[in-house]
Parts: sequence; C-alpha cells; structure tokens
Amino acid sequence: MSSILQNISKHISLTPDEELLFLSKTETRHYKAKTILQNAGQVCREGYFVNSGLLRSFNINDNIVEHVLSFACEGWWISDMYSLLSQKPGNLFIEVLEDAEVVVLSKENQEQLYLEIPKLERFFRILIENSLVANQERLMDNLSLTAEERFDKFCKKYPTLIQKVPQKQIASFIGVTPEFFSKMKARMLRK
Amino acid sequence: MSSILQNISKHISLTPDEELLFLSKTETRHYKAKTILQNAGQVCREGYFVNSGLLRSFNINDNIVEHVLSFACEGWWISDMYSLLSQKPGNLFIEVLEDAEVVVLSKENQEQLYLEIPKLERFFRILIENSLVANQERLMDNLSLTAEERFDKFCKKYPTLIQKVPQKQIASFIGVTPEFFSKMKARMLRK
DNA sequence: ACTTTTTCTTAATCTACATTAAGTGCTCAA
DNA sequence: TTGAGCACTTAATGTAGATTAAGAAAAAGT
Repeated sequence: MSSILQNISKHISLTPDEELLFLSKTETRHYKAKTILQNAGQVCREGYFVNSGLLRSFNINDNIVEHVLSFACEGWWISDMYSLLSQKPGNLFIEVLEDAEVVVLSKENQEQLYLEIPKLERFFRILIENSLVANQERLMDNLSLTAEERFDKFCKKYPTLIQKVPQKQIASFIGVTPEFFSKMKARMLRK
Repeated sequence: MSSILQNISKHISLTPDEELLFLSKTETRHYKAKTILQNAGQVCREGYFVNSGLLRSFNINDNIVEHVLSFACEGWWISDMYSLLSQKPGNLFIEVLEDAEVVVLSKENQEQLYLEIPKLERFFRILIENSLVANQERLMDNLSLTAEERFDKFCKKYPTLIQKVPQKQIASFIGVTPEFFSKMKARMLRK
C-alpha cells in the first residue's frame, strides 16, 4: 500500500475506487539532493508529499540570510502554502536535502479532487489544523523560550532530523546564527 | 443578515435551510470586558466568532510574562485550537478586551455540522488555511525582522487595533517588552 | 472626588545573541 | 589527490532588546 494512502487513511477512509482516482491525480517523482523544487518569486503550483528523503522550505532575506520555515521527511507534506493558495508569487524556496521520492499533487488536481471526493476536504482540513497548531506553538516558543530551550524541544520533537540536517539549518530553524548555535551546543555539552 | 452567515458566504454558499441549521447549532453571548472565556490548563470546548468587541488569546510563562498569540475583532474567529482539536488541557487564556458579542460554536456542534453540512469542511479548511499562512508569515517575520519592522507591519496589517489595544499587548504580540516598545515608539516618532 | 490600580515613560545597567574574522577539518568533483 | 568549497568552531567585539527601578499619567473602582 502506498504511503500516501496510508497517510490519508489515518484520517478518512476512501473506497478502493477513490484511492485509485486519488493516485491517478498524483505523480511520483525522484529528485537528487540540492534540487530546488520551488523558487521565491514564482507561483507555487504543487504540493509535495515525501515518500522518502528529506526536503526543506526557507526564505532569503535582503541580506542573504536564510531562514528555515520547515523540514519535511517521510510522511510529511511540504509546499509554499501562501503561494499555492493565493497563486501569487511566494517568498519560499523548497529544496531537496537528501535524494527524495515525492508524490506531487498539483493545485488543479487538488481542486478537482475536492470536487470528486469531498471527503478530502476533511482530510486536508485536519492536516492543516495540525500544521496550524504546531506553528502556533513554535511561534509562542520563539516569543517565550531561550535558544537553548528551543533546541531542547527541537531534539525531542524531531530526534531523527538531528543526524540528518546540517547544523546551520537547525540553527536557522530555531532562530539563531550558526556561530551562536555552535557555541551554545558546546556550552550544553559541558553540562 | 447575520454577520457569521455573511462570513461563511464569502467562501461557500449555504441554502436557507442550511443557514438555519447552522444558526441553530450556535449560541450568541454577550460578555463584559475582562471576562476570561478560556483558562490555561482547561480543555477548550468551543470556538468564538466575534460579532462585535475585541478579544485576545495569550499564554503565561513560568515567570508571569504574558505572550499574546492573537487578537480577534469583528468578523474574526478565536479559540485555543490546540486544546479544541485535541481535547486536552491547553496553555492559552482567552480574554475579552472590549465588551463583546460572540457567536459560540461548541466542539460537538461543529462535529455534527461537519456531518450534516459537509460543505462546512471546505469553509473551515479555507479559514484555517488562511490562518496558517498568516501564522507562517508572522513566524518568519519574528525570525528575520527587527522589532521596528514588525511593528510597522503590524500597523499596516491591523490599523484599527492600534487605537483599541493597550500598548503593552501590542508589544507582547510583536515580541518585545513594554519598556522597550515604549522607547522604540518614541525613537520612531522622532523620525 | 478620591484612591487604587494599571498603563506608559524614562533611564541605567545588563545579557543573549549577532557580527566579524580567522582557522580547522570535511567532502567531493576534476 | 588535490584543492576549492562548505560546514563547523572559536574568539573578540558590538548591539538589540531585557531587566530593574522609579515616577507620571491615565483609567477604573467606590
């Protein structure tokens, strides 16, 4: 059974026919590390479900400073939601960090699927609800916790990512510079 | 026409019967300023649509420091999403800042409505999508902008709130202390 | 009207984190 | 296999914003 159908079945149940229909509207692609799937300034036309590998989304400041919005590994979705929804040029890049197999769902196909399988409204609603809650928590953490506490939480929440993701990107995710992160990590180890 | 039905009709169209059904599952309540609608540590059982007045959600640190997650004025929804969805005790308080009329939608009634009017899945999906996008932007702003820039954005985004909301809560929303905010504001006026 | 409480301001001092810079050790393409 | 980038470290210095404290102004309660 395909991983994306498994993912869906956690929240709603599709008939075999609906499953086939769903799959027929998606496309599975393979990407090498370092591939850019989405560029800032462009309109995002598709969302990605990760079968294997690792991706991230980030933006780049005037400066040249990257800020990681999200990572996505097996079983996660990733996209530039703002651009995908508004169909306006976005600010995000989406990059492959480790060779990946992704299931691609285009904006149009997603809209069609909403009409043909209304239950999918529920599925994506739940998905986005969870995403919103996680985002709200991260926002509050950024407002109220120290860098060290945020890193602790990150380690507990995404233990598998720590091995895989370059340290400077974890730094960016929790909102500090790579230099400070390095110093902080050394300090934490000393304890 | 009730404001909440107007709000819904921006995204989906309900039949008159469906509109009545929807309203029958809601309850309109009036609250005085300073009322606490939701306490941290309790399970959130309802969401609120604001007809008039002003509310906010916030959490409180170990310390006693408040952090504002969101404001909600006319036409906005507010709730402790984490708690409402998981039905676990939440971290948020929801407080009335200005005497308010709110439309209350309980968790159970919302679930029933999803079954009786599946189109509502779409409505709330879109609502939450927009919320997620706004949250993601705010998160990135907190990572990449200075306090001054965040305040500028706040002013442009929520011009009406600036008059209404106590300054210390705007400070909290953009992520600085009231003292620093006061200093910063004075500095900005000098220009 | 008066007291109490809360909000806002100002200023001195402090600190978490940024910036700059220089050096070390990977890794991977030619 | 080498050398040209990257990723990571370390350290000196700089700064945005926090903390503490105290007073002024506004709002709210009685």
